[in-house]
Amino acid sequence: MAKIGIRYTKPRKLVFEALTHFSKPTSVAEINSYLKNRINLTSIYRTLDLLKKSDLVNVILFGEGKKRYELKDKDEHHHHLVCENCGDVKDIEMQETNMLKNVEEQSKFKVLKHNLEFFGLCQDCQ
Amino acid sequence: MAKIGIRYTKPRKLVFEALTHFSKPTSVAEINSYLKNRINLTSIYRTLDLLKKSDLVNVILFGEGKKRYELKDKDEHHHHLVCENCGDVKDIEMQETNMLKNVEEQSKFKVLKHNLEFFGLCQDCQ
DNA sequence: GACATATTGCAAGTCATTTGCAATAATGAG
DNA sequence: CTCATTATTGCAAATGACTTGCAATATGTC
Ligand SMILES: [Mn+2]
Ligand SMILES: [Mn+2]
Ligand SMILES: [Zn+2]
Ligand SMILES: [Zn+2]
Repeated sequence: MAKIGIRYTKPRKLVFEALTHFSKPTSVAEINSYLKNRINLTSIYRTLDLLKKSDLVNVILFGEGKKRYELKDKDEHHHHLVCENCGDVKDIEMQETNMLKNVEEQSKFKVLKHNLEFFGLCQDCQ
Repeated sequence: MAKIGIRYTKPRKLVFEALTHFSKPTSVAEINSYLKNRINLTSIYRTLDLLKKSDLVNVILFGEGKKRYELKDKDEHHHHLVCENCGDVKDIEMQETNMLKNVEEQSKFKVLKHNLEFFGLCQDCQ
């Protein structure tokens, strides 16, 4: 964390630990209850903003009316599949350069980013 | 509106009119200010919920922390491109059956729906 | 036109997130 | 190591999007 020029504090250690623990898109409320009031809710928000600005987390939206955060460690850019029955989340990687090229040609926009999330039923819940 | 078995009331007329007027994904606040307090905010929310249940509008999420609604009139299923500079929104249709099939094979999920929105710069803003 | 009840407006409530500010703690100069 | 500087925290209050309870009102029906 030193490398991004900020202080290595208890809240930052803890939020990082929580995100590592969950290792999937996690809400602020989940992080907070995992940390059992060891740090303030506001600090969780502020730390997540910082991690986002430092490009260490992805912000994921499943349309629940709240944000989810995921550590940007291992993989490359990817998307998710959410089981609407059990809530399980699975990472999914796909080849999307062709799609992006088509979109740019069709729209004349310069595409900078995109959100793509899938919803359905996992193998067990089908 | 009679065909969906509900009363044809002033708020419903007006929300429908507002959505027609904007003809792009529109927020509740936008609808409200367009209608200039001719109906209550709560009624806008309730009418939009009803239109959604009746499958007459799409709910669109651009990750701004609020929902946008779009009349489901003309086209088929489509996605959007949002200009991060001027806010312009363009509809985009694409062939996605292959992508969906790949996702299902790869994940073993049964895919029921998905969110896909693009962000970038429109032709003018590039 | 009158009735039954679907629908509305308003006030209050909820939930996620943000902000102001005084108290506290992480660094690093000495 | 000690202390000062100032980044960071906790707490309380504010905000914004939406939801809910309920009494007042309007719609479709007979
Ligand atoms: Mn992931
Ligand atoms: Mn559209
Ligand atoms: Zn499942
Ligand atoms: Zn533009």
